[in-house]
Amino acid sequence: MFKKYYVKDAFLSEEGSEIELIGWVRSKRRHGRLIFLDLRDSTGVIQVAVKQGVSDSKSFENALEIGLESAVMVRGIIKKDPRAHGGVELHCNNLKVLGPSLEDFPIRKGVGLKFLLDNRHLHLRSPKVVAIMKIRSILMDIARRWLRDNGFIEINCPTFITAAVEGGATLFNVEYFGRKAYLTQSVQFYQEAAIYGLEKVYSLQPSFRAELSRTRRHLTEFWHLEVEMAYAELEDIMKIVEVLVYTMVDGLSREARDILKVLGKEIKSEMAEPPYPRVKYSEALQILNNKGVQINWGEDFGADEERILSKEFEKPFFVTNYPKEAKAFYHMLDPTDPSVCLNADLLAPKGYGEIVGGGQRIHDYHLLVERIRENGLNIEDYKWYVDLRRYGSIPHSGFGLGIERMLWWLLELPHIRSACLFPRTPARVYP
RNA sequence: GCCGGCGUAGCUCAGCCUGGUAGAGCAGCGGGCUGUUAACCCGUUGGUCGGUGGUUCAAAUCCACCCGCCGGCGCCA
Repeated sequence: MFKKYYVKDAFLSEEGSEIELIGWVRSKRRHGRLIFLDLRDSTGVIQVAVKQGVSDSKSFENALEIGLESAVMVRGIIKKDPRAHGGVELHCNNLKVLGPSLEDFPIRKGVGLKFLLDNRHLHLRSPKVVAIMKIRSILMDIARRWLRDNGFIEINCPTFITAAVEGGATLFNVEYFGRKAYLTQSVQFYQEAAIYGLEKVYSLQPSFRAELSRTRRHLTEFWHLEVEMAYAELEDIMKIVEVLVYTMVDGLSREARDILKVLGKEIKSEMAEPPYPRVKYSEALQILNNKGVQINWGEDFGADEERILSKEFEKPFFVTNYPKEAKAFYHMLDPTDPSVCLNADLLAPKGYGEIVGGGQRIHDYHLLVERIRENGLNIEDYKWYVDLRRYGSIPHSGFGLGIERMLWWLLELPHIRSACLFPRTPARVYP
């Protein structure tokens, strides 16, 4: 069974030409001896008119009996008709049922959120979900292309690990042949090892967080684009983030224009055009204090603070130089002010919050050991990581970007799980 | 983990405050319709009211505990 025409081809066909489409019946409207079918495939939806007397009697009977989401093959004539959505419809001569729906299709207009998530395996047929997944694919492709074109090597790192990156208790425990293992929450440490062979690396793979975060911007499993670069200092990595994020947004604005229409969205490259505003933690604190927010130096910004801050900007913006107490042990300290890190978070505007986190890493052996101790962590847990600083250690920097966070922001999705085919949240591991 | 909301027909919800043993729309089923777009019109089926215990002559309704889901916080991408 070779599929010669897709729905999108049908819209481009000459009026009067005969074509054969294969797809699924999205909806059906009966008018006695006239039946309208909306035929869906991966490229779009077209109205099919099945008229008694025009199509053969067996085909009309088939159209009468099939349930929604049945797979059918329809042969007919392309007609322009302003009454059909898109201005084109297929006048059916012959309709064959390839795979009938055995029961009524559960997804209908008006069903609720929980029902859709419980039936995600069926819901993903909807044109909107399809559009988001196509955009997601393009977004990842653009990022990979840019990184490859700029000399970065894609590496794949393990998912099973033995020690936390952050030192927190946010990892999923896994039984590993009688030993304790965890699911990775970042491949950063492995990338830091890899730069000594490959210098510029990136990974695009899932990260796992065992936090019971019940918010519209958290997943327990998300796709993490991580980049690590030898010799790079904070300034260098911020430039990379700026160009990469802009490239991704600009690429979508051009490559996904038609698909975005399905969602009623438009992405303009100007919304992410560099340079991005840069705010030091202490400056951000000043802005917040001026707005009447009670927050002391040293405290991390909460979601409320981030939201207030992000309303000050139209474009993504960096917040840098956090107090070392608010960040993980591996962050390089600012030589001009050792109370703060050489770190940079990129926050999306309009309250969408953090989409990138990164900065310069400690490359000095003694300083790293000291920082691990200061954080009350066990040096044994970070043995091989510390070992990297023993042999030809050099300054290096990196960052992580949340793919779903970025889609959530760019598509203004109501919840980050809409950016996933099968989202994983604290309450959901099925389907 | 903390705070708030919700759980009633296959689906979406009303009823709960003010206790008297359950209702609408959609879907389904039967019939009609040659221009619909969530088609429409007529008829019709469908429920251990999340669970357990308590108060009461009587509980979907009041009380307690538990479970599930949704959102906010903390945490982060």
